[in-house]
Amino acid sequence: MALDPAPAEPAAEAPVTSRIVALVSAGVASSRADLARELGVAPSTVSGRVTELIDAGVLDEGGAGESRGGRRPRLLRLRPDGGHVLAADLGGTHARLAVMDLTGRLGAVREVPIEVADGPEAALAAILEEGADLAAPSAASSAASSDAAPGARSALRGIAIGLPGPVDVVTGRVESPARMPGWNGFAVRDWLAERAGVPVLVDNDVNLMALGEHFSYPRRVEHSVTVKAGSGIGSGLIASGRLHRGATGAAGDITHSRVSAAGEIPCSCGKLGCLETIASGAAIVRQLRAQGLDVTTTADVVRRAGDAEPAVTTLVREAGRHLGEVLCTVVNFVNPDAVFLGGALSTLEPFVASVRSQLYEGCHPLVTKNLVITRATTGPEAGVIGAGRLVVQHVLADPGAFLLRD
Amino acid sequence: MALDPAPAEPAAEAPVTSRIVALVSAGVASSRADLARELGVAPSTVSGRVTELIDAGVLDEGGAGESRGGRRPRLLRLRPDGGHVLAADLGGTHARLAVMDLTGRLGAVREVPIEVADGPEAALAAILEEGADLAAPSAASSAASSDAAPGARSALRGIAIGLPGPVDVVTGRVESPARMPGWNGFAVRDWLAERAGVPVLVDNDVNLMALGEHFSYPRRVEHSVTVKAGSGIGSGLIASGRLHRGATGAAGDITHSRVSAAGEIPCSCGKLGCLETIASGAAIVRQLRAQGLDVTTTADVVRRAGDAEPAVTTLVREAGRHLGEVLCTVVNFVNPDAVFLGGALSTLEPFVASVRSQLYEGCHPLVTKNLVITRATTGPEAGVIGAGRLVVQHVLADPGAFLLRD
DNA sequence: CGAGGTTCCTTCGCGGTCGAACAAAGTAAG
DNA sequence: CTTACTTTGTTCGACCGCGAAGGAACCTCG
Repeated sequence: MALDPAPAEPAAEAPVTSRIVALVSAGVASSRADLARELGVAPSTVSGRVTELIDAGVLDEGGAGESRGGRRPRLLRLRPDGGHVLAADLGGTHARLAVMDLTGRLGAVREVPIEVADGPEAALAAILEEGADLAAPSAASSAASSDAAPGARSALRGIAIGLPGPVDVVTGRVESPARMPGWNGFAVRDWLAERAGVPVLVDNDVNLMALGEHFSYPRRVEHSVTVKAGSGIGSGLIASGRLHRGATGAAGDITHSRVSAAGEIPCSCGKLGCLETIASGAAIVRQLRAQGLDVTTTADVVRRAGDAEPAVTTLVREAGRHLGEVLCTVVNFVNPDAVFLGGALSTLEPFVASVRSQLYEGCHPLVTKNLVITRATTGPEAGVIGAGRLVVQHVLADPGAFLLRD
Repeated sequence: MALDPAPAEPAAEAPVTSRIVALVSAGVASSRADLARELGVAPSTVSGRVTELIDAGVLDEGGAGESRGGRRPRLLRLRPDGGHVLAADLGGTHARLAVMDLTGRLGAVREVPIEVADGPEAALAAILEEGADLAAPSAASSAASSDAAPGARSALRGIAIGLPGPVDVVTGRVESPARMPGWNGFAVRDWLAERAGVPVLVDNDVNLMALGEHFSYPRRVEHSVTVKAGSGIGSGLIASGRLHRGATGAAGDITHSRVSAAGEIPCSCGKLGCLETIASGAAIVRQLRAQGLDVTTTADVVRRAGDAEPAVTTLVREAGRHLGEVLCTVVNFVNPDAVFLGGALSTLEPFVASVRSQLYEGCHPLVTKNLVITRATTGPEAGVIGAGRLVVQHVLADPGAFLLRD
């Protein structure tokens, strides 16, 4: 009887050491007492971990803070010379790159044209090169008032990369991706780790976005569904604060769900009537071209919908409706706290509105009662933010390893 | 930066002590070494807990087992004089009751006619009464060769009850159920606990069935979707071994998903085109009556489909197809290891076949590759088995309390 | 300018789990 | 029958988290 029902509140937590660093870097907590309160952990525990982190050179003790009626706290901060990580969100025809410092603040962001279809080596090499360039003028270029020594070139600590296809996170390989010719079975993580000499995390792009959104949202979220609607459509589920990858790592597939109003367009998966064939950015492009309009990319669609071209807007609305239809089933089944809408199409208000409308109409009231339906709060950077934070946490998880490379 | 992604393998575990008892009672493990292997826990830990449990009188050491090429194991077993629990699975017009001993073995089972519509007091009182009667001729009546002292009336240790509607498991109350007039807000748990004087667990019937199926399945299952297709249609999700209840406890709703071939029949939820209106047992009854056939309950449908009446079988097949259609979206999204089909309709092979066929056709190959689609392995007892095991585990969770009542 | 209260942080002992080493009890093979 | 190997179970030291107690630093009020 291996029965194991959810106990009252186990709340699978990350190691305390890592969470301490996270809170300090986020500025949420600045003293040991703060941390104890925030983490709901014994003061003694915090004390121990913090001394450890200071010894390891991760944290720093900077002066005393304001008294709150008693002894003044000894302020903690992340050592400013900590370095940075590189986060990459790879799309079909371009990659978004970002530098993030260990406090989780986003530095320079850059979008570079990269053809996934050119194969992994070309794409990954470009990412490494552009990434190095991006970090070159010191990571403090954007965060102006950072008290890092100006001009001091900070060290690369890790890389996270999101890919638009199924990823085996254990091996760090790509697995039979639909739109990534030449990538099948390629060991992305090892390839990068070998060249960069730092820890590398590889995951599906939507998973990273989902993590970023889930934990960036100001209110506490237990379960969330994140949809990325761009050229393709993907989604990610976070249940009980844990990313749900499914049995074969293929969870979150909504793009091949049958949708009632589907046409006869065959999908890449071999079926007819998939959501992807009428609601994706690519599908909208195709439909518009059939109408004689000159559009070639999803970006074109977004731009012209932004200009309120009727034909474009209509299709965008319809795409939202179709997505909403599928989401109804998913949301009814999962009953999440929040639905986050990301990707290029989600920057369009008509699109978001249609999805919302469909959900409110098609879901059970008990499900929509407290449901948050919102566009990705971190905007187009959702992907790199999720990726960056993930790898920052990974890097900081082991303070020992942190010091070794200094 | 409260980022908290699923680390390698944290797997929110129940307390070791409780899991030891669970494994021993299930017969999965019978020696300390077995337990250590099964739990993935240090031998020293097992050793400590086991001595504790033996001291507390929960476990017993009985003789030596067969050698596997080395020292012979000292067999462990649950003390046979432990008592029993009462498990109830309440349907719309009947309840299935069962007695289960603390080893998780099912004893006497009985189905009694109970009208949910008569309100909670009447139904629950009937369950208590019939339950007492069921346990009266000693719980060993069915498990013939049990070495419990014959005739020794064993003590009631707990009650678990599954209800066909939304349940707030924290308060033990029913919440705005669709088909349970008079039950809204009724404190089922407290009402029963007060009268029976033992711990009571209340949950949704499908949730209990899902737990039972998930952990009864011979192979290891991480994520599973369980569907109960009877007069109504419900489902439950178990992700990472934890029952997913959703934000408002309404997770698992697939009955109000829109299905493409839906007619104009209004659903109880106020919408048109819900799965429930064409694929539930009630819907099949309605359709058959419209054809002039004399059927009134889902049981009639099952019987006549079993007799291979063409008109009935056709509708059953179609119901399976519609359910399969909705399940495609769910299964694609969740990517479970297994789909368990329970409820009266799932006893019909044509029904199961249609669901299977739809899933294999409509789901992504990566998802169906290793997917198990099977009818509830525990048959019509799935509900009471899940309920029973849940409360057994609850009772055994605290060995101290166990002894106190002896 | 003490006295008492408040806030911050550390020290110390406790409990649970782990890992390694070891003792106990078998089997198998020469 | 002896030796080697396998499996089982316990003992011991270590780590990590908790909680209680207490010392340190600071505020406020008489």
